[in-house]
Amino acid sequence: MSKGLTKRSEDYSAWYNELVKKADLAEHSPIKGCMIIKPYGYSIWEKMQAELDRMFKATGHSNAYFPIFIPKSYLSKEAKHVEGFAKECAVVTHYRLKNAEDGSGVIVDPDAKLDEELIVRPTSETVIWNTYKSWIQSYRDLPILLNQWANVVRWEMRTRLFLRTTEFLWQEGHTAHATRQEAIQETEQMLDVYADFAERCMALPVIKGIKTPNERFAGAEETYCIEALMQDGKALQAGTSHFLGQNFAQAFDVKFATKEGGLEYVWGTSWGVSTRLMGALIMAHSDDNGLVLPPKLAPIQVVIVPIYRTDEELERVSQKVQEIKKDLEALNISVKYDDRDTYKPGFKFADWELKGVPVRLALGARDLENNSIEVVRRDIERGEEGAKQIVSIDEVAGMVPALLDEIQTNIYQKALQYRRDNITTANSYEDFKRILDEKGGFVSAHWDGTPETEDKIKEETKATIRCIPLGNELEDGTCIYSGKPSTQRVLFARAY
RNA sequence: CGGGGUGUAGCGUAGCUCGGUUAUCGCGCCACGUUUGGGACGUGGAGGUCGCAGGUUCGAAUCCUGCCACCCCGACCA
Repeated sequence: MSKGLTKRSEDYSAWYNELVKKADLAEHSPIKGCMIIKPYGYSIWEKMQAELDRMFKATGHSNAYFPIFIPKSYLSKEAKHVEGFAKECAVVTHYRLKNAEDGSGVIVDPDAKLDEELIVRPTSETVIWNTYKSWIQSYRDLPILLNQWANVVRWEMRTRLFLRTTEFLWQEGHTAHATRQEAIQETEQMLDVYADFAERCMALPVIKGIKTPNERFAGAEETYCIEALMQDGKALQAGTSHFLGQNFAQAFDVKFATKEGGLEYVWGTSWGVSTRLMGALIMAHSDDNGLVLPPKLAPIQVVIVPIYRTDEELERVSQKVQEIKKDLEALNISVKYDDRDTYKPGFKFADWELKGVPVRLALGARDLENNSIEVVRRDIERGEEGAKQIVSIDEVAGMVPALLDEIQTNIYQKALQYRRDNITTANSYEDFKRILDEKGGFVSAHWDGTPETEDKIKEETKATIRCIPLGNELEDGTCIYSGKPSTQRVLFARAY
């Protein structure tokens, strides 16, 4: 491992790529656009999964699993859906290989062509609604509240580790309801779940909003989203929740008998977050020394580094460390004792800093004499006031839970302050462009509500409407681009 | 798919214009010793189809042709 990261101020994108690799989160695979998620990175994802899964269950959902392959004909049943995804689908055409006649290796066996080609799922609405058709006959079969943890494939042209990969991991919730109202409530409820998760666990402040028709999910009637702001001033869509209306029910002919004896189409929702959240987590908090993880998602919350010269000293230090470790574990804190004798303390400090461990304890022979221990918090940058403190060994375990809470709160507050400072109001197209170029972040501006204006602005500035914030205040104004009347401001940004 | 760029050890690179013995350097790796409170040092060592395939030549990392891969910029996107 080479020393140091590119500084964020020098090249943000290089900083991100280096950090992902050096912190052992993920690396490129031999397949273009696909990634290998390494154990340390995957364990963060597992912590996200565990909490989200708990929250889904707490809101009445169950997990299920649907196939990775979707018959080609299914995808085309919902017109907008196929239009949205057709351009990025991987297709399975054959089911067998054979040795080439000329001995040059294996080739696709032309005799093994599939009658109907299969799509590798880019999302599962179609196969799931096809199934719901057989599961739903009566209002008594509703609602159906399912989630699945899965991988999906979207053949993107340009990829970046975690942020946009050809294959990615996610969860997709798919629910079916008897009424429009209930489906909308579900959509909004899951958006709240996502926002709560982002803010409480990831320490990532998000704006809840509604997408414009241009940015809406292919096949949805309304797309809700949570939008976050990264440290380079670009926005990132962190999660989406879709009100599908009756679109998929109509496409797959899913009807139910009402209590009153009528026959109606079922109302649907779908919602998802992906490994992209890893990208958000990295870009929201980390600094030039490496990853900064919120304690609630850190695979290792406390690392202990021993400092010693002789085996005898190591023995004495280790004994004390084991006691502290036991005390911390009794408080449900995950602790790593880094007693590798192949690295020096300085290296370990830098290494765990790079990996974002929230709290580091260092214990040496000198400490044993003074009954003291060094406590270092990762959320305050190395060398700055408050990053390091010396406390009594007897008190250290007891103070860690509060310290972890404080770190969690602190990084959330820092991110929140940054976002507050980077939502800027623009009242003219000139201001709008200047803010985007000089400052970045969200720009709050009036828009005439037409896709044409949105497209033009995107074309000229690369900024898109991230969302119309929920609970947005109505305010009369004029569109910054067309000068036509507008009733509210929307949030624009350049985005990932 | 358009425009630009790069392929040399695990990683980062020098050499290429103007062909010439054993392909340079740093990091990392291995061994031994000294070290250990912020990324240790010394000595020794291992590691290469110079992206691939042809061609020119006594001789190719270097020149020529073709191909491939990756990166950046655009069109597309969770």
